[in-house]
Amino acid sequence: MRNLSSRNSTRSRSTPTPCCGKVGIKRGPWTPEEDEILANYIKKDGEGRWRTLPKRAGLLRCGKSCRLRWMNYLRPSVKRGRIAPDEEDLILRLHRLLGNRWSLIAGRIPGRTDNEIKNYWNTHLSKKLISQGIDPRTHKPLYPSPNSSEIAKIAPIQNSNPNSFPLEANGGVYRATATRENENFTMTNLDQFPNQVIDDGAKNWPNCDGFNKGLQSHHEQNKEEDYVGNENEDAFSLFLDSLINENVFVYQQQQQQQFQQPKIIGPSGEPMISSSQAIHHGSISEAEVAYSMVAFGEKDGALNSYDLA
DNA sequence: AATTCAGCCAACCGCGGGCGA
DNA sequence: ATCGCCCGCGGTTGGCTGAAT
Repeated sequence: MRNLSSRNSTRSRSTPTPCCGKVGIKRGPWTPEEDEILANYIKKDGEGRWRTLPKRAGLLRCGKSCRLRWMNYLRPSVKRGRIAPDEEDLILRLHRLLGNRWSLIAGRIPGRTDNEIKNYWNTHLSKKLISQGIDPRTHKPLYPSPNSSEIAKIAPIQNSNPNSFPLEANGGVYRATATRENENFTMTNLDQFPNQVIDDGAKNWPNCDGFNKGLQSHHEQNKEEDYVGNENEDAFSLFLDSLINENVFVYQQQQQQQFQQPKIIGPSGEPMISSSQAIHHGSISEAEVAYSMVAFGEKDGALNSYDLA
């Protein structure tokens, strides 16, 4: 890995920004000396309070720049070197599930940063998929056969789980039909999210922030070595692992006992289950759970009342 | 040897959410 | 309820490097 810190060029942008445009704030590649100062300071005082860190550490950098340098380069846990084939496979699977949620994807690949994965995707994987005739955004064929697009408008998406309910074709747009009756809301009423395609890449999903934040929480907590996961985080972690491994069966087995004996009763007396349990039951597919989590900011393991009919 | 070009990737940027005052 | 600060995210930029011409 070449050391870009040794670059002696500097960037110049015409429009200063609030944090990095101040006079006297250094920009561009980091020097080994700056790296040492930053690393030593964080070793001593820990991460966080990025805004004031440069002043405290004696660096002529903005807080953002310090954070980025630490997160992407200086952190001891950052793994350098080429992306291994198994890591590449993992990135592909996670991207198929999560879309351009680089921080989420990075959270599942030890030692890799979101920036590194993003760069690797843009420079390698997207091109690789395109060369294979696959749309890197949707993971679907770039040039489907003439008939297939018409069929797709009519036929529901085929879920991996044969018991899963079909997604509705509504004007060519597939919509999940999971219900959350305990919140007087059904996902079929998606007027607030028009023209959303279920598996059209998470990038285009509406109201993604809840999803981001919920999963971000998982991501952040996983960084802590002494983190003791709660049930929701464990369930979501297992859920993702099962998708990653394309072995939902293992995950389902782990959930089976809990599902067979629902212990939580909702406000209307209905049994409440987690999204993953709904997957197991067959009343909802993985894609639908992902959509549900996006639409409601739900982490898997949160208890909901899915339509078990 | 000089130049051009494409690949790579660290760093920058704008934006939005969380949170406390 | 509102505002401002801080942080983290995804998208983008642009300079270095090495291969090709």
